[in-house]
Amino acid sequence: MTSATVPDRSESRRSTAPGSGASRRPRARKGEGNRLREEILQAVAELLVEKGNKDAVSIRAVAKRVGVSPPAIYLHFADKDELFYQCCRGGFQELSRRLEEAAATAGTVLERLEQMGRAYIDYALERGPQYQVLMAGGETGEISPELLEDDPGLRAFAVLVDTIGEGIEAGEIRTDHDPAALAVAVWAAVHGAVMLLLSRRAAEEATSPVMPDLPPSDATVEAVLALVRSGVVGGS
Amino acid sequence: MTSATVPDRSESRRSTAPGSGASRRPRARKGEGNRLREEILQAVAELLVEKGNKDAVSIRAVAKRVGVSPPAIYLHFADKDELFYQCCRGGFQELSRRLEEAAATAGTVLERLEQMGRAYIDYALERGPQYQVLMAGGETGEISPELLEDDPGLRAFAVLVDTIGEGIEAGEIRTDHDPAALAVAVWAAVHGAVMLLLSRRAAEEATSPVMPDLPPSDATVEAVLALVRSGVVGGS
DNA sequence: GCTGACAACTTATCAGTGTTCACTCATCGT
DNA sequence: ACGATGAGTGAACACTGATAAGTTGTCAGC
Repeated sequence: MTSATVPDRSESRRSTAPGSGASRRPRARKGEGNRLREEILQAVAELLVEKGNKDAVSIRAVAKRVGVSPPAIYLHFADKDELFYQCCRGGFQELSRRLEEAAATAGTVLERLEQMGRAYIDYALERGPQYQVLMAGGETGEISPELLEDDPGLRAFAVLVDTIGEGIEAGEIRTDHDPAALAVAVWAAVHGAVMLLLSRRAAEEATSPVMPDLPPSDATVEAVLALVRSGVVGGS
Repeated sequence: MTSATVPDRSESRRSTAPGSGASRRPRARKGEGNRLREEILQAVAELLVEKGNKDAVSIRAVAKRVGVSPPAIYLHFADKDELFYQCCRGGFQELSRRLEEAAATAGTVLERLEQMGRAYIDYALERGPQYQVLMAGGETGEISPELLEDDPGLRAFAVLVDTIGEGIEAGEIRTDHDPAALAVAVWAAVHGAVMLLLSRRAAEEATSPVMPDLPPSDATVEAVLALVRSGVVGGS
């Protein structure tokens, strides 16, 4: 091959992917190798939303959308796990920001906690697939430690612990549990709600009546927040 | 491969799996085809525990362990999803049983709820990978509806809703939320705790310090149960 | 303008995956 | 003894993530 192909830039290099994918992307200039990196992350984010599942997004599909060959991706990311982690991590800095913002509002500690809970749930439901990738169990364990060192999720968790500690000092929150343990409990409740709601959404999109008799999302969210609110106060 | 190896029939009746796997399983008698089905499910359960992750267990590995060729599995299960679902579903009937048992003990509704919560968490942590497979988001949505109709998880959820309704009638539980919504909230809290603890365990097994400053599992479990206990009572 | 070095890729390929089709073989009722 | 049938096998397909080696465009220095 490459036999008689005159390097006619103007039109011989038409769509490498006729159907849907992008045509061949022009090569980056010498210092601008990192631009491809950003385009890859963008494509991953799009495909993740479209397919809804990390495993349904192949490296090849990403490469095709960007208009590049699959190995080019490995010039910027060590493997698929790191690629997806980086993609979702970027989005999660926004969540961390929103949580810190909610934690810094005026009002009682309980009110601030509720704001944080709402912000968390809203954001996680908004970016469902990304959220699931970042929280996806053991797979996160494969990421190199220095990447996780400044994980936005951990920063956000620290804010939660601090807020709860503040509430304990202010006498708004029960004192029979460690602030960190209470923070994990709160996180677990909110996280669990998000996971269940995302599961349900996925099931509905598959037109399969998996969870038949559940209340609507809003009622679930309100119930979880009410549970947390009363739960952190204690004094049954 | 493609090394043009002569198919040496002369001693071809050697063990197909020399290293670790089982050797070739003797063929079942004519009416006993279902015995293979049970052996497959057993092998899947074992491999799931060993590998810790559904995606790390291949059909070929299952077949090798059973001592059978990969296509034989498709005589008993439609695809990989159904195979794993059936495997985990079997284990989950035990959970459902334990929950119903806990719901039927003597004591106040709150005490019974706590027993149920403990039984749920214990069981989920005991069979971590199975639990995750069954709860694994959108993938469950691909299972045929009639399978899910008598999902043990749904039966268990109904028990939870009933118990909470009972508590509302007895005046032990807050009345400002729907019993089903409250049940989802309780479920979410416990489910979230399990997921976080399983994530942490997986991270530790990978010798990667993912979640550095978290309290130990016991404290987390107690905090979540306390949160739920106070949370369902309400009256902050 | 030329040239060599190097960044930015591509082509070809590997090993492994879920899954299917066509086929064999042992067992059973007759 | 024999044909039907249940219980499986072998080879192959269309994918996947990943790698090694080659190519090509671009830039600095002469």
